[in-house]
Amino acid sequence: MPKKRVLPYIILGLLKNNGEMTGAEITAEFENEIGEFWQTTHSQIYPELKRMVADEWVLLEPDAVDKKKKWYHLLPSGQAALAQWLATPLTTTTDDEFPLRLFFLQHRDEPLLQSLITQELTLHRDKLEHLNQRLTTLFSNPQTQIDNYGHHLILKRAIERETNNIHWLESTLQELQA
Amino acid sequence: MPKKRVLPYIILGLLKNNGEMTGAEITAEFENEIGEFWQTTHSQIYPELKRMVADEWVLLEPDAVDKKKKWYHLLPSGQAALAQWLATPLTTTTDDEFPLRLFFLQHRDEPLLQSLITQELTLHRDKLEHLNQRLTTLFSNPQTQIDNYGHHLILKRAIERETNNIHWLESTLQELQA
DNA sequence: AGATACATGTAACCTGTTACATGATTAA
DNA sequence: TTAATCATGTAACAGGTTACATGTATCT
Repeated sequence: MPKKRVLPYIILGLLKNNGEMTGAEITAEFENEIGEFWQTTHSQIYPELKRMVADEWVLLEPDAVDKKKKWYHLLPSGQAALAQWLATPLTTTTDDEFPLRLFFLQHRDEPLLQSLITQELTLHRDKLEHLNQRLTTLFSNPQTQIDNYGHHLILKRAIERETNNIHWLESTLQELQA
Repeated sequence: MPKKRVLPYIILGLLKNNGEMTGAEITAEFENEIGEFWQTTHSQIYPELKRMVADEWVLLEPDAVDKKKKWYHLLPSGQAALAQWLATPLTTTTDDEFPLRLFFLQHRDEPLLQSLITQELTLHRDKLEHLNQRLTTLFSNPQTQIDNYGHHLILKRAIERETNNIHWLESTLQELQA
């Protein structure tokens, strides 16, 4: 699966939330909040910021007193890019984008919130169905379960995980609509 | 996090389970069983097999009739390498190795099975504790929950996921010891 | 003034993906 | 006997990690 670039959007999201930030501040975020579901280092962030300046997604403004600091501000086209990313439909191959996107939806009344969860719900329902199908395909014969004990375990685990996931998404969605 | 190389061990595991295989057969496995939790293509597999031949982990034997087919057999040092990999302690940074290793433990009475699950259990208990700590650190103030709705959601989700995971691991372990 | 830490930047490397390419076998 | 497919192999590329490097500010 071709890993989609999300780093620029994370940076955009951070800038939106915080107004203005330096590269070091952005880097620090990946050791705190965001670090839970996405990792990177300054070696990626600085070149990325450079690109984003070139694309006019962000504005660079040197610090007035500290010559080594550089402040980055969100520009309108950057804001637009972020909005577009958040509105892009989720696909199975972008599993780990879900928590990231949620992270940048700060308020309960964000219109995208409900649609995001609905999309994720569909994906996981499909996955669960697929897993159940594999279970019957591979392990309807009880002897196979014994001869491939580990494999059977993982499959059962995956099914339970998806079930739990779906349950949570459903109740969250319900709570959201209340 | 530096991604650990696991492809050679997957290949070793496949060869152990199936006796002898061609590169194409190995490739095919990544579209079926193994594809559920690990992806790759022939472009990685063929060079890897070459390396493994050089390391004397596997033996190459051309097909007697079909000149384009090449059969690979497990050699003792390959078997040893596989055993060593399976015995290596799990770490937090090797999350997705757990299902892979389970996959190659074919029988309920594999001595490594119980220790593997115990290790995974410890890791997830630690993670759950960490997540709970973050929850209190970040969201003890109710207003923060409202101002960072998405973030709060993910964190709650992660906690539920880990709780479910731990529960499954515990009951599996119990079933195993019965 | 010298040492340490801060903020930024770049280079080398490693892994995995996509695309390209070739000889052997099978099908039309 | 040409076309399509199979089995293997390599090259080009993209992403991210580690390591290296430089100027600035702070601390003692």
